[in-house]
Amino acid sequence: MGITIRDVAEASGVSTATVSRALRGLPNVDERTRARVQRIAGELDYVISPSASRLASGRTGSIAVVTPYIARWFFSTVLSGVEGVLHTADMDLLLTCIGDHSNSRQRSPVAARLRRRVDGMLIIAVPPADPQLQDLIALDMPTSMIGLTAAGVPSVTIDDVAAARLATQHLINLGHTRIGTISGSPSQTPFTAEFDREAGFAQAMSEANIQVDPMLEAYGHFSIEGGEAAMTALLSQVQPPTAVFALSDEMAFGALRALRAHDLRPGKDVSVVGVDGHDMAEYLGLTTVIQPVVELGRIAAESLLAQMREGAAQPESTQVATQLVVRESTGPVAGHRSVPSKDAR
Amino acid sequence: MGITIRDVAEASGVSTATVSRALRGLPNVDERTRARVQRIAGELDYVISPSASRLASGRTGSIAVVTPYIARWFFSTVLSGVEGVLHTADMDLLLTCIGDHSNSRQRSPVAARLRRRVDGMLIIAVPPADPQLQDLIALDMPTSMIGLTAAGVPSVTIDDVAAARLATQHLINLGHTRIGTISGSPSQTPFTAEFDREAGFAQAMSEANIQVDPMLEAYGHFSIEGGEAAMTALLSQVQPPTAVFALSDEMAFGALRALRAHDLRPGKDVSVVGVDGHDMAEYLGLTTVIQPVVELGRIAAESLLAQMREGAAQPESTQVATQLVVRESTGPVAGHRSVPSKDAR
DNA sequence: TGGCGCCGAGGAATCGGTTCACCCAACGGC
DNA sequence: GCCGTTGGGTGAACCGATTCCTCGGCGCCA
Repeated sequence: MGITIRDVAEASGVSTATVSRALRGLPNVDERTRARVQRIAGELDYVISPSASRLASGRTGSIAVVTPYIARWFFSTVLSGVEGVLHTADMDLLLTCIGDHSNSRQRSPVAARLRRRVDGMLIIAVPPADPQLQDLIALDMPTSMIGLTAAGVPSVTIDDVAAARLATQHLINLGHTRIGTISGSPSQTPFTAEFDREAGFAQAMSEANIQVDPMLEAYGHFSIEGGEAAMTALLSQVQPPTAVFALSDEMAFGALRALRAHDLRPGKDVSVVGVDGHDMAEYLGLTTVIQPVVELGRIAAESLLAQMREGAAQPESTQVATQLVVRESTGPVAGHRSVPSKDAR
Repeated sequence: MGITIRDVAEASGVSTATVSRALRGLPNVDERTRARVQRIAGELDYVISPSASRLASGRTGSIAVVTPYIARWFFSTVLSGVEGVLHTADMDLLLTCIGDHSNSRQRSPVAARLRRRVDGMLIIAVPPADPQLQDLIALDMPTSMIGLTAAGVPSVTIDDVAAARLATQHLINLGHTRIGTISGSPSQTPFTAEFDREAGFAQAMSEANIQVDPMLEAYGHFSIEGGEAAMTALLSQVQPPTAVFALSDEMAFGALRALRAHDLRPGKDVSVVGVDGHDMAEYLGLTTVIQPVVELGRIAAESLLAQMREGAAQPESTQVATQLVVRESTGPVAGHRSVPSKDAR
């Protein structure tokens, strides 16, 4: 039904081989011939058949993006960065959501679906313990990971340890010593970020010689509701914290709501700091450590494309800088003269 | 390099034709033969080559999702619904972002990229005036639209007129008569929803015999900041509104912030109602008309798949019900006895 | 018993590019 | 004037399925 390369070849009086080379910009074609072929292909409204091209060349021209969530802020934002790069590079973007969070029906294993179907993979923040992750890595194709690291696989991340230290030190500089944390969950399969942020918190505390009170640790399951419940629990302590470090902005949002419910003023009665740089953080006046999320996706996509070009080159990983943004949700502990200079860096 | 259907055929002592039929569950294969072929294919770790299959069959097994934004709440949420269905149906999901909002570099026209590449399209809320939309429709392949209608193309939408009426009537029932609106922008290319929501507002007002004051119309460009600016402008009027209908939740969020900045209490001093059912609306206590966004995506995807199965069947469009959810951001106008029964429907 | 229909299966022609191996003519150097 | 090189180009063998057509054999009905 469609126009084929043979039609173009006949119409331009050359062989299909020449048409193929002419249209793809390969050398060994006279520029006049190339121009003619291009013109005729345009006139005929010829569109190359991707299937045929893929079959013959062995390249698919597509990249799979594997992610545990689509609608969550971090993931969709990374995805938009990825899409921009792949679109510009004329690569197809195959979106695949991994994970059991789906419908009752068991999802088909993602790795099997990807074989022979894409030239490379971008994996966004899949929990390292996810059994599917091993299968994906075992596919052994060009891969780049975002917010997740694995031996031998290039990745783009922020320094979560440093980010958490930044946030914690900010609270410490404000004079807080009874600092609570809202982390994910002790049981659930965690993201890499979770480990590192906890570690960063612990580091900052120990550097400041502040004892971490295990009573001040609560679990927010990385959701707003979870964060709210965790904060509520912390407030019910005999000696509640004067400041709270939430491992994610969304949990921090929940914490803020819990404060409002208890008629406590964020930044005055209790300080709250998050990590992420969520869209709504500015709106809610949340002090947080921001990361360039779109950029994360962009860099990872570029790195993947480079990797595919160079062949088996350097599995180079990138760490992107973060930045503390101070807003109204944090303030000096009652009776403390703050030392803002130490944050300004 | 890989295992081909021929290897499987030889190993099982049948022809490639039989292997093909056996593996795809087609009839005319003895069940014992089928079992043997399946077993051997498994042992050989055989994976069908999609390119070859597509070339031979003419079907690509993939669906393009075309959207103007990826990271925005509505779009990513629809997308997640779509993904679930397509994943279950074993279809590849090709994600394509349309639109000039991208990098400086001009994006390649989307329609051209899709030809011969997918079996169907899902188009999410592209502004009807977008020039690319015509090209997409001209591709004349199975298509289903979400939050957008076009002649002859099946679509899934909410009744935006009704939704806006619902929101407006709620304010009217609470006794408000000086009701402001925050809509998109008079100049920019609008979404379909924008027209309809404005119309719904006007209907509700005229039914209640309330004069619409053109001074109480402000533009929020469908963003939080825009909504905030719009609300600020409304508050600076000589006689400010006692209630405001925002055409989207995000603009309503901005409005709430403007109220806080002016030390006005939402639901007490000024009522604010939105439309959308944004994730954060509950968190912020925003009264709004919610729509089942994931469901929108799911239905559209199912409808597209059905359309592709049945061939050129009925271009059937669906309208999904919405629901008013009353929260703290709306309340009776000062000195009014509310009539809540009229909302309960 | 002859014939019809159906089931299971095989042969081979596609599908539409890509690319390897080769070829020819022109050109430049010695 | 001869030979080697190079730029432009051709022919045809793939790539790996799908599917149409054909065919033998078996059961069933008349």
